[in-house]
Amino acid sequence: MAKLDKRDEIVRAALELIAEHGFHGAPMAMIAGRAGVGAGTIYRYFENKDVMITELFRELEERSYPLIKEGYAPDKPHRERFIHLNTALMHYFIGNPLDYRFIEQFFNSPYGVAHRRDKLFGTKEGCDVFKELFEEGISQQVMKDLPIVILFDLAFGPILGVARDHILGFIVLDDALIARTVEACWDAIKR
Amino acid sequence: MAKLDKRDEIVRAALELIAEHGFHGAPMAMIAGRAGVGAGTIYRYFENKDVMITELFRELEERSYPLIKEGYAPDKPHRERFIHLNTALMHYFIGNPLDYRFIEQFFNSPYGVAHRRDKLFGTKEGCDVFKELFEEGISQQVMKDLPIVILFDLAFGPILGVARDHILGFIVLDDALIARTVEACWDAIKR
DNA sequence: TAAAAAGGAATGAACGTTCATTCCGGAAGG
DNA sequence: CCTTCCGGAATGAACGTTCATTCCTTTTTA
Repeated sequence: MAKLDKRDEIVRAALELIAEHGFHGAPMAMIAGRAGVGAGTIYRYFENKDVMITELFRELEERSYPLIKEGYAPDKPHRERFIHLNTALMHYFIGNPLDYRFIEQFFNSPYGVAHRRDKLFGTKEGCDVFKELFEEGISQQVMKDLPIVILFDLAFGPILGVARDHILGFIVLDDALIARTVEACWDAIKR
Repeated sequence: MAKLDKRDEIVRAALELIAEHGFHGAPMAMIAGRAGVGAGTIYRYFENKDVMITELFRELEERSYPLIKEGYAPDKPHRERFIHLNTALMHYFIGNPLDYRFIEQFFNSPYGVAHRRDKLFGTKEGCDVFKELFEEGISQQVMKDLPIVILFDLAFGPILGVARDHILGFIVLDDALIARTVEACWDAIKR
C-alpha cells in the first residue's frame, strides 16, 4: 500500500466510525483496525486525535464547497440563488450521509463552537457565498432585516434537521419534498 | 441533609456539570463532589449513569411543559397559538441556559434519537400540544401540507439555533428580536 | 442496638499515546 | 548478479491515565 493510500484509508475509516458511533465511540485502535493499519501508524500522519478530527473536517469542507457552488449564478435573483444553494446543500447531505453525520457531530462539540465563532467574527475573509448573499439580501430589502446569525439559523437549522430525519429514516425525501422544504426556508427569511 | 435534598443536590450537580462539559466531561466522581456527596451515594438513587441522564431529562421535560403551556388558549387562532408556544419555548431556553445546554446534549446523542423516534412514532399518546396544533393547522389548510416532522424542523430548528447563539454570546436577544424570530418561523410553516 | 444510608478507597475496563522492535525497498560492496 | 547493509515507515504491546462501578467501613437513624 502506498503512503497516500494509507493516509486515505485512515481518513476513510475515521469518517465512517465517527459518523456511526460518535467521537467517543470511535477509539483510535478501532479506527486503525478498520483502516487495516497499526495503531501507531495513525500518529505518523496526525499529531493526535484532536488534530485528526479537525483535519478531517477541513477536508470535508473543501470537498463539499465546490459541489454546493456548482452552477451557482451570482447574477440571478436572491431567491433563486438561495434556493440553489440550499437545495444543493440538502442534496449533498442526503447523498453523503456519512459526511452529514460527521459534520453534525463536529458542530455539536467544542470543535464546532470554536469553528462557528471563527466563521462569524473571524477576521479571516473566507469566500463565504452564504454570508455575502444574506448581507446583500438585507441591504436590498429582499430579506428580513435580522442579524446574520439569525438568518443562518432560519435558513440552515431546518435543513440540518430534515436531512437528519431523512438519514435516520423518519421521513423519505424526494425532490418535490426537498423543493418544498427549501421554499419554506425562503419564506422564513424573505421580507 | 434529608434524603430528598441529597437526591436534588445530585440532580442539580449533574445538570450543571453536564450542561457545562458534556456527558463525557462530567465524571460521576465530579458530580458527586459538586453535590457534596460520596461517589457511591449516587448509586443509591440511580442504577447507573445512563439511567441518571435519562431520568434527568424526564424531570426537565416535566418541569418545562407547564411553563410553556402557561397561558395557552386552545381556542385562539393557529397563528397566535403557535407564536405563544414558540415564544414561551424561547424564553424558557434563554431563561434556563443550563436546561437548554443539557437538552441540546441529550438530543444530539443516542438517547435523543431514541426519544425522538418514540415521540414521532410511539404509541404512547402524550399530551403533545405541538403535534395537535400542527395536525389541526394542516387539516384546516392554515399551514403547509408537509409531513409533521418537517414542520417540527421548520418551527424548532431555528429556535434551538438562535437560543444557542444567544447563550454562547454570538447575539444578544431582546423581546423584539425574539418576536421577529418567532414570526419568521411562522412564515416558514404558514400556507 | 439493629438496620439503613453514606462515604470514598479500591477495582477493573477502556482509552489515547508512546516506543522498542520489525519490516522492506533500495543503495553499496564484492 | 548476488549479498549485505541501511534508514525510514510501520507495528502493536505496554504504559499511564481516566472513568464508572463496587465493596466494605463508618455514620446516622429509628
